[in-house]
Amino acid sequence: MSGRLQPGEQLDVDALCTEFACSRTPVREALHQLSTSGLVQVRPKRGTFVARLTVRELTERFEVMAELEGMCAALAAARMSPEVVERMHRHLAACEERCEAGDVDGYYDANSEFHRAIYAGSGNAFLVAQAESLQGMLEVYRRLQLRVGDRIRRSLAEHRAIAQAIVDGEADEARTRARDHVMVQGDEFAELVIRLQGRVLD
Amino acid sequence: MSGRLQPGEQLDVDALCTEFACSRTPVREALHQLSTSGLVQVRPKRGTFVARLTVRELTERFEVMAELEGMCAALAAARMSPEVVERMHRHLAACEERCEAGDVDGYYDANSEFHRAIYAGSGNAFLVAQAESLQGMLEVYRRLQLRVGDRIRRSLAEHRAIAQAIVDGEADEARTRARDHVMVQGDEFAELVIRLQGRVLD
DNA sequence: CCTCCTTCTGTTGCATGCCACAGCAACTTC
DNA sequence: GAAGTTGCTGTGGCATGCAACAGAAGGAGG
Repeated sequence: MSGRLQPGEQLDVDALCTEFACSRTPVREALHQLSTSGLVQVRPKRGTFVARLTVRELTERFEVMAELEGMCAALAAARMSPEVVERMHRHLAACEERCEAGDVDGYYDANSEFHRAIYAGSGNAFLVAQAESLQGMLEVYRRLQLRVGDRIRRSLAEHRAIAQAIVDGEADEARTRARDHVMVQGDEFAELVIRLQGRVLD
Repeated sequence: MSGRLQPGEQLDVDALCTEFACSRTPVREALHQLSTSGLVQVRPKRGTFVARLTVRELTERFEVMAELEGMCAALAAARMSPEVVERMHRHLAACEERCEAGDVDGYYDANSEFHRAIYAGSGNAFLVAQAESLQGMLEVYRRLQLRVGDRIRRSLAEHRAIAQAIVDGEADEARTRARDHVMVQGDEFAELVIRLQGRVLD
């Protein structure tokens, strides 16, 4: 999730045992859990690798993420509580500050917190868990995406619109804006990947 | 998932070791996986139990399930393929047949296949996996729900409407109908539970 | 230079034993 | 009879060894 390991990189079990000072059992278990959450991929009899998603897999996940975020935003608008609004506005302000400062990584962290505030606003603990799990899977890619052109500035504008819709209690509006906000990231990211590689992976 | 074990029942690790003729390690791992998929709950230092969801937890899951099914239906309508339509109609016919025969369990199985056809119709493999995983968690409850009043007959009518909207390529209509179809089950189920217990769990 | 076969190595899955810890119950004490 | 204490037991987490298996690499033969 921090990006320290490259997608596709193989994870050496013994090295991990040494690094975390434990035996193979807990490492094995951890890798298994990471594989169900999608952060690593196990290629049977070949080893465990940092997940490298194809453009298609990535797009599919962004499509679901967009829907979940849209749902969170809609529910947050409908069930809005003062605490949630305060938390959301606080992180939105942090986003604006980091954007002004041109601090991409800082922006992403603030952005993350803003999104999490909206998840929490849904009042649905299961939905929150699902959204955060998927978010963990996409974090590396969403972070990368911010470095393209003036994406940060547009991202911020979209955040303001989403927050406004939630505060206004406009559920449908909030849903649409949150959904589009994520889908744009997904689409633009796919384009970025294709341009970088000069070809479509899938 | 078959209902053989009662919700809340404790799972005896040693008994499972005997039943499946293996040692504690694979049993332990299996229970761990089941716990992440939500079918069992681990109460630390007290043991592993068949998941017993509170009304709130159940409602939350139905809320997400409704959204995912709505999304599947909308995508299926937009990306409709002849194979998907054929598969959907085939299972819809099976539903009608089982409904006529008054075969509740048979109806549920056909119903399940109908829903899975719609998941597949979304063309989004990740979404399909998510939907089927959540469906596995709710299956016991959805099955129970069919035994209430004339729920089967109304369920069938809703299926017809969903299928029609998909065939017509009406994405929004399909989404709304699929979503409502699931939410009704969730709401009615919650009511059922409350009536049965005479009180609200949470 | 290519192909097939053999060997080797790393991954996987599992068995088993150990230890720490928390829940539970029985027992003691007041 | 109530509250605190102590010991037991089951759970949970981990170390370690073993065996099966498949991929990979290297060598032999064409």
